[in-house]
Amino acid sequence: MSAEQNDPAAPAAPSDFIRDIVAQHVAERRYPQIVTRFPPEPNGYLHIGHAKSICLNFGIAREQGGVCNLRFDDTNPAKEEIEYVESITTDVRWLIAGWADHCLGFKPKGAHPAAVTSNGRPDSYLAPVAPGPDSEPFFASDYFDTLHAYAIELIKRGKAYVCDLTPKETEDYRGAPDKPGKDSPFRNRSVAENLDLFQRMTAGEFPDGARSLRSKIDMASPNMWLRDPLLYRIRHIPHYHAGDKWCVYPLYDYAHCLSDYLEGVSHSLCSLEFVPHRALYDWVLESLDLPRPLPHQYEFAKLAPTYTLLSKRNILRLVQEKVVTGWDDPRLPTLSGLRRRGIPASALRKFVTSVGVTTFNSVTDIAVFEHAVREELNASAARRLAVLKPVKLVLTNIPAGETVVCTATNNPQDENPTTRPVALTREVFIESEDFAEVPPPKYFRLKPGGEVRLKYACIITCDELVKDASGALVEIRCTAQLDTRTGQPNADKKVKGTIHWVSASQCIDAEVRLYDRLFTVPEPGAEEDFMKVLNAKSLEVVTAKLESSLAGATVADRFQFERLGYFSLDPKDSAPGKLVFNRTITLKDTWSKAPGKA
RNA sequence: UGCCCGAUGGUGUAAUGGUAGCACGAACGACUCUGACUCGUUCUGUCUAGGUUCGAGUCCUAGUCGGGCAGCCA
Repeated sequence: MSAEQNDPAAPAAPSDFIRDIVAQHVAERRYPQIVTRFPPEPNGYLHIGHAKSICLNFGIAREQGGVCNLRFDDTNPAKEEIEYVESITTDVRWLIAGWADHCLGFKPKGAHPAAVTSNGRPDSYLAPVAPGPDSEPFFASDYFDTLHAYAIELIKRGKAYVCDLTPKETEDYRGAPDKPGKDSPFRNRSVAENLDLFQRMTAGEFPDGARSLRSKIDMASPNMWLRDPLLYRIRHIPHYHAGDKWCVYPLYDYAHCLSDYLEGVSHSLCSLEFVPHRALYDWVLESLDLPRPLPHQYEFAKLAPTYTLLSKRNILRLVQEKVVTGWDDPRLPTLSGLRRRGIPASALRKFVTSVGVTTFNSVTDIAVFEHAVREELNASAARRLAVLKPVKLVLTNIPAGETVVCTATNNPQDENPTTRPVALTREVFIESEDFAEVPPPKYFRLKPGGEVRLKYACIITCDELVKDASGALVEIRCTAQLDTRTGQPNADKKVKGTIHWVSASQCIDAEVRLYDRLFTVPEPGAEEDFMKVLNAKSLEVVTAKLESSLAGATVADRFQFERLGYFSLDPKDSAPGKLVFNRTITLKDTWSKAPGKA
């Protein structure tokens, strides 16, 4: 039992098949410590799918008093860039902040594991440390020396050989899923020759693709990944992190399991497409005869929310073709986009945890995500009055220049809600949607001759409409029933509708960006071309009228604009004196879906 | 025509041989100075066929359907 489970105030720890396995291993004391890892390749931005993996790995570390290493799986110098390690580190730290920071495994800056000992743990077996000025994330590329030494050990054991087949020939020799492959003609080279050739590969004697280091397993295996998969390839390009020391680079299947081992990882969690690789993961570790306990790989299904596209390739296309403004566009499911949009990390965590961990490829209704966001924000966001699409309303019985001070509640969900003053004046703005000259059935809002309450102020009666020459509405003239204000004799008078408003003379302007889903179909990825199902109205920009207290808003603030939704300042485009708000999400709206509504 | 994995309401997930439950969603209703929140009611499910068993969502067999595997990507 973890401390968390003993704390009645903590939410019940989720359980799933992986956590069950981990719990069993903890009970058996199979590992000295539970160590997981989150191993992105720094070749793109993190998205909500990664959030599931992050929360699973850090969640387990957290529940078991272990650690989760952030490790960059950077074994392919052609694709990786420093820019991505920075964004990924930022995103991870944001997502786990206040929840699992204490589990984040970094390593001492510059630390590398020592060269292999043939049957023992490396001398500097890496123990994670807390993030700080003298620490940094883990990098698979820091293990290149060690990995290279292990490769030599594999050659000595007769389990790896240098192959001269071209990439095309290698493919042909591999056979097909239903056809066995053929042994490479270079498969039976002597250990001495393999050692010599591998040394010369490493020294840069051969061009890219001329030779490779291959495992010697079984070219007839029904598992394609066991048909002598490559361990090393030649690439004469520098590495963003390892520099220009190398021209041979290890492949994922070889590097990953050993990186896990070197870091003392106990449970290596990945997605379902790696199931066929598991046998290879084990083969490498066992072929080296490394001391137990060895890390093991477990696979789970990726997250696939409706109305969103998750693959890096597809998101890249949206960025390149300028459908969105960048990787951090608030409409994108990237962590940087979601953060910019105002989604709280806690809501994201709640969502990715609530979908569970299974081996079934499921599709998750985006409504589950939206529900998690609303639930979080409903509890924490300060309420404010804002009018997105204003129409002028004149309260004819309030003299110009007079201010009626009203009291508004900041958050009715608080145990002891605080209040703030808001100014009611002769001229106010109301939402154009809140007035209908010809109302649909069951319309509770303002209509000619009707009554409605101005939230926190008073009930008003609609007396008269003023239109311009073209017939367009210019202003609505009403009478304020001032004795229906809070504290006044008729405060308890009931009307069916309550609408939001702001004083026309005491409000501020702001740009407000209204986001909607990017696609019009639930599974854009299943479409022949997702560009054809783009939602043309995924972004609408309006100049809104806000209550003046919003002038002091900061990027960290989360607001509910009453009856509209949750909003926060755009961290990128807002500046002092220039407010730009993003709509994080609308309020749930059962009215707009009402049948019979015009 | 090979191998591996999977299948529980519209969606996601739980039940570890013993009452199919929870959440999202939807519908209706109550409440309401947010058509929000909250509360109440309702809705829909074990892929098929055999077998084992007192008893099967769970175990076995076969089938159906879906996913994955032939990068010198991760």
